[in-house]
Amino acid sequence: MRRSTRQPATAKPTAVADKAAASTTAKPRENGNAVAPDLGTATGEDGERNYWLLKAEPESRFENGVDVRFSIDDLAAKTEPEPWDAGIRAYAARNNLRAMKKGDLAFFYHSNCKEPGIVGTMEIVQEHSPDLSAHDPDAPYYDPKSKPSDPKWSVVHVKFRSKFAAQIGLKELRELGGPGRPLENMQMLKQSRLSVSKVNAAEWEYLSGVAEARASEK
DNA sequence: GCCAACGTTGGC
DNA sequence: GCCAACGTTGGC
Repeated sequence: MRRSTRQPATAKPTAVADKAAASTTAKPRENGNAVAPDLGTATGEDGERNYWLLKAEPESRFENGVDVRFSIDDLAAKTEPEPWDAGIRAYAARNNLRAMKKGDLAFFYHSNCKEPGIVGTMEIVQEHSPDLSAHDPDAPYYDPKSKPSDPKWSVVHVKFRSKFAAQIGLKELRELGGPGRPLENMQMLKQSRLSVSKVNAAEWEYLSGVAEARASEK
């Protein structure tokens, strides 16, 4: 996935709002997500919380003349809710974005880099709104097919929550994803090209435990 | 920089 | 609406 910091943090949902939003958000929440562990702050009105995994590239790469590099440290330095993501241009990823609720938590994954892996966590602080950067010819992920009257793409706003003492690398994730293992059904391992994927509550808790254990080893 | 996997597009 | 061709992702 790609992201850009170019979209102003002040971007707001407009009255136009995503037309498909109603249908995507109307779908039932994941049944697999039982009671959320007490790991965050606000939860949605229904008391449930969903979990996600979002990819960004921590190393420089130019898209339409713009460096799309964005790491967990870049997010940690932000003082305002950060729009994520000006670069999601695949429907499966977008639909996951649109299903996110305020208070949901997400892993931050470093992709397309020397040491890919999960490096920390963030919280969804504002639900989806149209990705207006898609209409900007100078934006890294300009999409001439998206019309301002009917925006195709979406962003959510996130805030930094934590950076792991040591990342959980892709190699380890794959080992944990073997038959009968804790991450056997993890979406990011099954659909490795998806830049926004679902994480179920058991996977979230398991990986949070791995991250904690890693911190105490240090 | 190679290329496998897989999502998207467009001809029919 | 099938599916071959094409484009992109992202690990290596």
